Amino acid sequence: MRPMRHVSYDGTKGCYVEAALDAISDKWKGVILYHLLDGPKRFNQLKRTFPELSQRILTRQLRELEGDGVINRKVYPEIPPKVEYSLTDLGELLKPTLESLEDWGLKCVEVTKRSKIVSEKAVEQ
Amino acid sequence: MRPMRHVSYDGTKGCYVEAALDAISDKWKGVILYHLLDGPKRFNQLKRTFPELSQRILTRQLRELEGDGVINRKVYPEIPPKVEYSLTDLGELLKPTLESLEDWGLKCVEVTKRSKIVSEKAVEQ
DNA sequence: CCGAATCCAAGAGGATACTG
DNA sequence: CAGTATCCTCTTGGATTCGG
Repeated sequence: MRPMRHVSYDGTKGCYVEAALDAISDKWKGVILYHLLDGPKRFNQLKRTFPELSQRILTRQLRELEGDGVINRKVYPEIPPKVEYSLTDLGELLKPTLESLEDWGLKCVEVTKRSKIVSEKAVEQ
Repeated sequence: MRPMRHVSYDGTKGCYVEAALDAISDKWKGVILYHLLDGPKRFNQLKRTFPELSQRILTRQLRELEGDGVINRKVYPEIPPKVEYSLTDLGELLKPTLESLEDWGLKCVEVTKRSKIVSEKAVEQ
């Protein structure tokens, strides 16, 4: 399990920002959550969505999200097995936050791209 | 420099969420940014704010944020040296996002705390 | 005061193979 | 189908020391 970064979140300024990032900022968690906003997804469905993501890591990220109360893991006792992941209430509350991150991420990419073009032009001269 | 996690952010669903998290999700960046919302801060001011944060790491996080166009680094040619960090326009745009993260972080901590109490009560019985 | 340089430990992510 | 189990690499964060 991912270690707690601090003993507790004590109300210090900005510490809840940290708590939030702790829960959602691992390499794949953001995108996983984003995809779950659509509705529940099966394990293999997620796996196919991110071909570069190994099965082991996907499992771990999902378990951590479950441990943080952000997603639910529902096992259907069938053969072959079926496991469905969905957002908890807490997870649903993330929607506006994720959208806000998405908006800003877009701007961020645009700015980076622009400055890259500028520096390339500078090289040309 | 922190490696790009993907070759490019190509508009794939949720990828801008990832771009945003890439830029702000390192261990201390969230809180650093949060503190800069107040206004510019000197290096040592930030250092004192986070006593557990080593100088080396603080420097690196600040440089990465600068590289991503989120903060400005202004050096005053004085003795002793003075360096001030402030948000760029892009950084200022983060404000609602950080507040959203903070809101959700608070809820997250509450939920975790509650479930911890519940499980402790279960142990008592 | 604001770093850079060096060295270190831990862990996160990943490739691959196996299983109920 | 949905995972474990190993093993490996590379990145991160951190302590410490030195420098302009």
